[in-house]
Amino acid sequence: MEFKPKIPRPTVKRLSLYLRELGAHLDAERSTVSSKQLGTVLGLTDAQVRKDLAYFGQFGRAGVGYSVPILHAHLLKILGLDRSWSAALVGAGNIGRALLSYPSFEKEHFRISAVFDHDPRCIGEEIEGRIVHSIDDLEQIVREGEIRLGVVAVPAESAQEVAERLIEAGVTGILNFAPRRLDVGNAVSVASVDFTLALEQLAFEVSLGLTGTIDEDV
Amino acid sequence: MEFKPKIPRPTVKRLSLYLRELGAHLDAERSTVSSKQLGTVLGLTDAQVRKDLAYFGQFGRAGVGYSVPILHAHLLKILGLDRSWSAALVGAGNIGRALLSYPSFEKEHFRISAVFDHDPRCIGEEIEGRIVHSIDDLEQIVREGEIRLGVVAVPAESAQEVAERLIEAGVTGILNFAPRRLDVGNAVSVASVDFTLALEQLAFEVSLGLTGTIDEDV
DNA sequence: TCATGTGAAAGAATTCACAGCA
DNA sequence: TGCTGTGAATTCTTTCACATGA
Repeated sequence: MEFKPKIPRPTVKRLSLYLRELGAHLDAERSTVSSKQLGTVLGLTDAQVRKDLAYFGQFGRAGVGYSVPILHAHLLKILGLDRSWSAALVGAGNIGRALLSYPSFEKEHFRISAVFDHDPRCIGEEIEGRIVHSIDDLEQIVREGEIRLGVVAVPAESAQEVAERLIEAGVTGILNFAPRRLDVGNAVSVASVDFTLALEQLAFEVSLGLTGTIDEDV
Repeated sequence: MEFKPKIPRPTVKRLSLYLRELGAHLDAERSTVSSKQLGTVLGLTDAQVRKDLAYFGQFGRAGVGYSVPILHAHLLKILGLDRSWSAALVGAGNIGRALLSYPSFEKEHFRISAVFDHDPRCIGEEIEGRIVHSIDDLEQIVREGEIRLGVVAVPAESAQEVAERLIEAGVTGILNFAPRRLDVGNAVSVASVDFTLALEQLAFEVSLGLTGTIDEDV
């Protein structure tokens, strides 16, 4: 059994940032990087970087820093990205289509392996190499494909129902683009992407005339 | 001069949620709502809701709750949504197009009033009623239109440069869809929407087998 | 000297719990 | 009784500062 020192939510979010930055260092063939360097480019303190990484082990060498390839590999492992994830996309509207052609998906170990929509006009259509299936076939295809992630890109009104069907079919993680909270059991994780929320944060800050960077609330 | 009791970042994010929920109550013509009710539907405690609202004044009535229309109007004001915001969209790719047809934008007091792209193939094209301008005209159009918000929907490589040009043209708030940090002066606010970050959070949670809801950290 | 890892301290945010009002 | 507003207590995060190692 593994030791699980419960990781702070903010730390997990930063791990993705570290991974991304490490990727750039890897491409540039730099061999080591310090917490100071990582912190500077990401807008964090060096102590923060060290503390975050230390939750998962001792990856660094005093006086030297962290080995870029080693830390990169560790982060991939920690984030569960040392495998490929299949996802089912529900909703072939504009957001769905944008996701299908979003370049970093494939690169980042995610693959949308099935697309569903409710509108007969787009069922059967081919988008970016995938056929759009009827939502009636959701349960069967998700279950047979053993798909574990679902992407909800439907209007707010149908989001909860779609989430329930995905979960029923075996999905344990949902990426939600609908502007509402999904009520799911506690065996399922939800990450939400909400444009309007982000815009409103911006409106608040700008009208206050205050400053700073807001981070998208995953 | 107004008293500014510096609002916690998480509180501001929840204000948008309250506003959205209040909107639903308004449509349903309910006259009052309690912190308990708001909390339940949004997955928060009642104390949290009260504390958040109390930063801005005393809107409720003991024993009764909050007046839906009054609280709704206050939240609009607080978030700076009692006016209409013009935004300049840079990048007419898939994400840009999805935004242009995203229904809640107009509804939520935001208007994309100019679209720019760098690719000659789509300059001059009309999308959802807006002509795509050459990015060469960015400064002039943004400045003349007195546009205060910018939406960066270009690849990561060009995001920083686009941000700088928007700021130079007078923008003070940027909604960033590129997967990288934008380095801006402290007179400018940035809110980021990062799909891959959200997906990675999900991968982490699902592979840990743990549970819970992640909020898109704006 | 440079940089990690980590206890201790400080700072934020949340939750508790209750006085007070309708 | 039902519900707000708010100090106090608690819990969660970040920052500090330093011992240790290369």
